[in-house]
Amino acid sequence: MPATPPVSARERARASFTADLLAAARTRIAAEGAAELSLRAVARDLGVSSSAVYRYVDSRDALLTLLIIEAYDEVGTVVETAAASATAADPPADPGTTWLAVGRAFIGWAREHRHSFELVYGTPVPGYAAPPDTVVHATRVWAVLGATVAAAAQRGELGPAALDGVAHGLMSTEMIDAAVRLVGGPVAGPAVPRELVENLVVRTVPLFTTLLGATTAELFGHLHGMTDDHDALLDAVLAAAGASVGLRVPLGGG
Amino acid sequence: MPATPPVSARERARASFTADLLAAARTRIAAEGAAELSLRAVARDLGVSSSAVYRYVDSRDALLTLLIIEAYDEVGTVVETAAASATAADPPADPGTTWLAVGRAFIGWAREHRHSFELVYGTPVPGYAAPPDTVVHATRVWAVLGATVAAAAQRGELGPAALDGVAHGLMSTEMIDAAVRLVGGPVAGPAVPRELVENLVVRTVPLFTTLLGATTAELFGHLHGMTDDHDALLDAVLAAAGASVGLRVPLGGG
DNA sequence: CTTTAGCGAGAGCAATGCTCGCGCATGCGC
DNA sequence: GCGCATGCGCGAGCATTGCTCTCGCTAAAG
Repeated sequence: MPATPPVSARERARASFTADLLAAARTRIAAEGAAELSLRAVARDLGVSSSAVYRYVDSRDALLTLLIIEAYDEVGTVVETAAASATAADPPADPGTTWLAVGRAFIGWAREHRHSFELVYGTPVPGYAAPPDTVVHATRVWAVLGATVAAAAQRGELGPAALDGVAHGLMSTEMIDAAVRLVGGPVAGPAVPRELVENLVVRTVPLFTTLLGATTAELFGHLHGMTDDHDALLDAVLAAAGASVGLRVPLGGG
Repeated sequence: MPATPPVSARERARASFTADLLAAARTRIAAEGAAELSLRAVARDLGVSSSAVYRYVDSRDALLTLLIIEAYDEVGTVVETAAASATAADPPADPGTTWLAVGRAFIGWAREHRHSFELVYGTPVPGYAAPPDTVVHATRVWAVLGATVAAAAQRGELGPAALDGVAHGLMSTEMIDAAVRLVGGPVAGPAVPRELVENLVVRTVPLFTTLLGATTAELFGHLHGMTDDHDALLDAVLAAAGASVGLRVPLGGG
């Protein structure tokens, strides 16, 4: 049930081939990493000449960009699902537990899709700056983290944080606007004070950088030889970060 | 005053050329990034043929490894200096302030030497795992962080942390041994209980992952458009991390 | 039915990492 | 002081990459 009738046969063929192309590239990246991705190689995998690929994608970097967007959406879905099933549990998880679940899910995704993680959160590929089309997809993880902090605030469970003193006037107005839109949701409930929203936004930053830093350290070997139980160590890092922004993260005894 | 007499002229020439080679590679990396480093290009810069370079270095990756070690030592020196001048100030900085200074120095180094940061903390280059020769140099940053936490403990200024409950039995014995050696120092003072040392080691982990995550986020554009004052936001992240492991970080009115 | 637009293939260009064989010169052992 | 061996630099060459261009063919559009 396509929105527009089966369009032309050509367009269908084109879409189909593009999908195959992306799939092949994804496979090669999973096997060898983004830096090794060779357009000629995926062309060979597909049984077409290398020049034919250029009918469907502008350049190697453009192909990478497509895959970056895919990866952002993938991890976005993973953390959204983790957060959703935490809050949908019976009894619903408190925000601290949700944060822990989200963090574990993020790290788990990165472990399973190392090269996708590298693609989006690792060293940017040589020449290009992240195209603007990617930022929308990148925000999904941020949104989940922000929602968790906001939920804690709403339940009155948010403790004080070391950053409270400097949070005011820190974020750009655009950022706060975006956050207000998220918190307010589609319905216009009682207005949430901007200062509170800003404070919540600032609190999500350490959560994000912790996710990024912990996962990078884990995957890139900076924790090598330090422990036999990486999961437990990462849990400790997550717990510390959660506590630092006022979440109560239950560790150990469960 | 060489330790061994001027050795042979050949050896001196070899050492000299190797130094030139590294310098040229360093320059090119600073200009274009590690991924773009071309052996042929540095050969051209040096006015020799590309094949001549292979007399001095096994491969492109081996050259990268040499530069990785240099970069580790560079950042190690930077953070050591920052910590030293903080504690040497009058009055000496408390551990929380030292941590802030160390964090700022780390981020500052990364900003000034973006490509060096990418080299050591970014996505590992394609095929190879970090050669064991690099780990010794990598520990210097860890040592500074650990010493800061240890100093706070010694002064009785270390607050409780969310990870206290799970810290025991977390780290490998080798890791704790290494830390004991560091804390004990060259002289054999009163024995520090291993459990305390382990707790201190676990506390340095969030500090390191915060450094890594905050710097990665900053340099790789994940904080884009969120604030106009990146320094202040990063300070907030550092403060949160410090507080989460029991350091008192004075921010704002400081 | 004719024209036009899309598409695939192959050759080709400028690079890359790395190997190999050739000569030259330097320095060590005799 | 001399001769051989070793170190060294060079150029050619191979396989690979991203990307461009031209040539036909085929299928859609008018």
